[in-house]
Amino acid sequence: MTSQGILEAAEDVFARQGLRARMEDIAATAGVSVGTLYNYFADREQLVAGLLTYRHQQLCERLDRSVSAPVDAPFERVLHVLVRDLLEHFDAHRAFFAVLMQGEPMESVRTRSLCAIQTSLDEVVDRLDRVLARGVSSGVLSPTEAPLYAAALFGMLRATAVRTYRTQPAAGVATQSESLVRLFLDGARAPGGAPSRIEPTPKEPTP
Amino acid sequence: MTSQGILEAAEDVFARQGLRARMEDIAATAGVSVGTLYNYFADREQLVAGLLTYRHQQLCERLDRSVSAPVDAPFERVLHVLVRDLLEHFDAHRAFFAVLMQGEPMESVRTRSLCAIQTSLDEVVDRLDRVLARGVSSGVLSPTEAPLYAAALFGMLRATAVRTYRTQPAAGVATQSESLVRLFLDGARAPGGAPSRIEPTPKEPTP
Amino acid sequence: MTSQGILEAAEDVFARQGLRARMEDIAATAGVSVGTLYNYFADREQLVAGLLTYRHQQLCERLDRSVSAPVDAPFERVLHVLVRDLLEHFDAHRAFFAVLMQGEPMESVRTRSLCAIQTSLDEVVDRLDRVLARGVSSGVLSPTEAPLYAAALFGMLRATAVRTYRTQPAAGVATQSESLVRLFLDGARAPGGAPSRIEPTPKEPTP
Amino acid sequence: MTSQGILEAAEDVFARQGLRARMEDIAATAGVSVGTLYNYFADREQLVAGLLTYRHQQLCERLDRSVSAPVDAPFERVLHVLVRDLLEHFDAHRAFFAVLMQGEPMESVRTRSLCAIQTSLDEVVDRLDRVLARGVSSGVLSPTEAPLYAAALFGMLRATAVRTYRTQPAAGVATQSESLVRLFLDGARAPGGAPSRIEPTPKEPTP
DNA sequence: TATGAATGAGTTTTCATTCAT
DNA sequence: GATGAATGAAAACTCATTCAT
Repeated sequence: MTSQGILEAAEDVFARQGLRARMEDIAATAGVSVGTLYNYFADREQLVAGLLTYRHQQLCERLDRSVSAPVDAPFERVLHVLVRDLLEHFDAHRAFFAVLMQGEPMESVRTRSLCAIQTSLDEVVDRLDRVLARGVSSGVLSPTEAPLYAAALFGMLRATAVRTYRTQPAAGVATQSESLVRLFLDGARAPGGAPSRIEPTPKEPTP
Repeated sequence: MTSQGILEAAEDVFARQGLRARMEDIAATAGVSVGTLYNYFADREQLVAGLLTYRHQQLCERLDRSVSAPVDAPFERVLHVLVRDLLEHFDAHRAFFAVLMQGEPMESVRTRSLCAIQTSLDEVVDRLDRVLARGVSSGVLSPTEAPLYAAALFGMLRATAVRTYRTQPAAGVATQSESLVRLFLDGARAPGGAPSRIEPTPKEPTP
Repeated sequence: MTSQGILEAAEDVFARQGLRARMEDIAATAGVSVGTLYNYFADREQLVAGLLTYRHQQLCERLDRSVSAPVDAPFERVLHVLVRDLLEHFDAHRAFFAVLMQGEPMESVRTRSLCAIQTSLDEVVDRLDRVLARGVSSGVLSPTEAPLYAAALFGMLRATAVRTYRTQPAAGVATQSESLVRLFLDGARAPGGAPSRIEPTPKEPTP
Repeated sequence: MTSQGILEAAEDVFARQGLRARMEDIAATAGVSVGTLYNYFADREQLVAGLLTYRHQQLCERLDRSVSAPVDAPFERVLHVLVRDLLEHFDAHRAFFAVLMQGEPMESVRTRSLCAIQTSLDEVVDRLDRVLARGVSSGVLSPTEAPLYAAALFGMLRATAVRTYRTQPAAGVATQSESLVRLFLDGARAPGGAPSRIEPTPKEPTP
């Protein structure tokens, strides 16, 4: 469908030129005329919003599939799959992902459509949150810092993905997935979960 | 100095309207005329770059002071201070920070000045990296995933700061600092460092 | 015939949106596709011209029928019928009539087709003129201001119709017809025609 | 002031090209750049509205001055002056007046500003109405058709002015003023006012 | 014959930048 | 230095018209 072709082209151009890319460039990339752009999207605002929604739905559908499939799968397995889904999505849309992930301010009228970005991010973090809550209730994760888990894990994934994108464009997603989950889990894991702990938190003398 | 007043105004406007904000709006917020803007900055490009440099220097100076002050301080203490510095800086410039942190694409001609953002982020991550390297060489941190540490920790801080900014605007920085360092350390800490580990990494059967 | 359906739709849309209405809106109102519009009218210009011609012919045929029917009818009766014809036509096409009556400028290239409007108006005024000339030659009307009569009467009818359209949408046409003819006749009537005059025109001392 | 210069230019261009004239043409005629147009008027809509308001105020101020000046002047004199004011205003803005007078439909969003036209016309007719009411209360005008007077007189003036504009561009306003007032007055004049009447209205047998 | 998606020239609108005061 | 009206190149957007189906 042309509408989808336009969105793919838009992502490509936005990724290369930023969200200010000219409508004409998007049209050219999509292989259509400017007029056609406006047949599908009322204005630039709608086009951006359309792209965000499109990508966001793809990701959420994928995450939901991964999470719900084996309902009784062990928490760690689900987490691994989820993280790989995220990293692979980031990887597939590396360049545009930078924009999607940016968390631009939304107060402004002209960037009103960018609220969609926050909503999108929030929904993804919420999905993480739901899975991590399972981990807490199943006793695998310590309940102590539970509210931080989702955002922190998401931040780790995102930052690592961005950095990798710039430093070693060809890095494998699977490897990273392993490392990041380990990094996260071994910190969040409950004392009695599996590994035993001695000195839980270093006392930092705040002045 | 007017120059600084302009930069502060620019941050304010950018935070509210995004980097596309009009020069006139910046001038109005700074309480000067557009002409004055151009007396201090050759063009919009220079103004943006000036702001980034300004904020970036403030942060780096602070980080450097924290890191270098007690040269022989124990690694964990230095890390704690560094993390608090970062969170406090994020907090002070919450809104604009979103833009600074965004990692917009830089290939574009018109966003050439935005390269400064990446450079800025990279320098901060590099400082984290240097401190964390100390942790590795002093035996506190496991060398296994060492290359990931800086980016992952930075990602955790950033994501948590953004989320907190939106969900609980009045949250204390100190508390978070504590939690995040613990979350990071207990995962990254070397097996023999302090807590002992049993099952290092779950084998995930990739299909 | 579709052609006529299109013209009726066009009148409707022009009446609501002005002559700048989009072809697509006309097509939608007519219940056909834009393509079909172009099967019947070479371009927008022809469509507008077609509508004007259509309505104008209807009016002129009606006027001619009224005027010529009883060739030897007394002048006043003919005038009454004529006026009622006009008011009823105005009434039937109230909204579009505003556009038809507007007398838009015609010098412009893009409004070339609007010349048709003036031509149309002129033809109607000419018909009035011919009937009023009969009144003059038959001695019922004073020859003094004869050249003004047609335009002035037409102006009275038009203005009153428009105003009534806005102020009392349900007003009866017949009543108005009576009143306007009386207002016109008693002023234009020759001194010896019927009512006698004393002070013909007040001397106004121009500075 | 530039703002006024723009309005004068706009009137000129609108008169020649219609309300769809390109902003660039208006700018060129005003001797400024397009940008300057937008410094004074937010968009085309505002420019049109601004011009209408501007001209309308000029006319109303003039009419008010004429009407109120000699408070106890005889009705007929006041009427004469008023009519001459109107015809002279029409004459001064002959071409654009066609647009001002047109009474375009106002339902449409895009012509929303044109409501101003109707308001403008209404205010002028209202002023006529107030003066004519004086004529009725002073016994000079017959009360019978009083509600029609203002609109009818205005219609006469307008139609005659337009027609004269096209047929004899150089016609004198003063002469017409005389004729039209006589045409109107001798019809509207009260039976006892001055001239006596015999046959008031011919009975027209409606079918 | 009807359709309606695609077209792109034509306009409107924006806004960084200049410069006379 | 500061000012802010003027500028005009660049971009956004519109819509009459075409033409393959």
